[in-house]
Amino acid sequence: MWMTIDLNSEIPIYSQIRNQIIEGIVTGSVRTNDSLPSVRQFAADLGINLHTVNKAYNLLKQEGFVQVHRQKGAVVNPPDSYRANDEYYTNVNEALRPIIAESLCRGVAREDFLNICERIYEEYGNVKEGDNNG
Amino acid sequence: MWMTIDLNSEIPIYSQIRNQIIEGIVTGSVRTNDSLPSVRQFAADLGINLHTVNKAYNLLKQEGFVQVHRQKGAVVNPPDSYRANDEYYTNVNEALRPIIAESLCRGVAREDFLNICERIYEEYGNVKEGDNNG
DNA sequence: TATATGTTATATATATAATATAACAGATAT
DNA sequence: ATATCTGTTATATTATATATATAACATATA
Repeated sequence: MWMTIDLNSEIPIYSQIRNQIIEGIVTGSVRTNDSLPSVRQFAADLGINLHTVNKAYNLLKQEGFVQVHRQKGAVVNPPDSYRANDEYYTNVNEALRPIIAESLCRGVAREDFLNICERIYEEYGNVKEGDNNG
Repeated sequence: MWMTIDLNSEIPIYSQIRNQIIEGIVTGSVRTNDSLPSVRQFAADLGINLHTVNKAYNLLKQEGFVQVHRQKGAVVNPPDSYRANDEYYTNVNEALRPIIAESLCRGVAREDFLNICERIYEEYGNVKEGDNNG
């Protein structure tokens, strides 16, 4: 299984799991209708508690990325289930504002900042809209 | 005093203070050599504890934005004291990666994302590098 | 000398994060 | 039928982060 957990990170373990599953959807290693490992199996593989995995799965469920069935486990939804909406755009803005303010404060030119973003976009393979999985 | 604190936010109060002071440097309402309010005065104004303000000030100190004198309080450093360095660029990348991955996953096109960033940059007044204060 | 500053030290309360066990309910394979 | 695997729920415990409450200390200044 891909996925590496940093126990010393300030990012909670369940957030690390969530983020890496979303990364998996982007890069194509996780596809629509894929079943994620069971909470017990995944927890054992990572050497952590099943409740931590469960928390990550329920977060992904709440955000529309997966559906949790009692028997099939967590199944990845089709892209239409988690398309960006107004709420998400609001969240992105609120997340970016302090980052950009600090960059501006530290003398990072607009062009440089946009280049950083573009580099990350390319790192994820220049996936086209609606073409990231399915 | 500008600065509004949202006690119900999931963002810690000391982070809100830190972020808004950095915003103040960007917009020009806080300038080099300005003294920030004393921890007791600021805490009283905001209706919070002085230790919460002190934590924000020490964070800003650790990040190079201010110098804390025993008597003068927290004084804003000149821009050269907090210019972006390699460590900061690493931090920005780590902060942006999960945001961009999720945007990509949710079908936000690269152009749209960059437009959001540009809009925020313009919101802060298109300050030129090295010209944001001083 | 009084006052204001940041600093340090305790103590407490609350919330979050993570773990540890245990049991429950439902589907599936043997 | 029975064993096994699923997510789920329930309790309890530990550790850490956040925020507050008091108090005292050291130092510069009016």
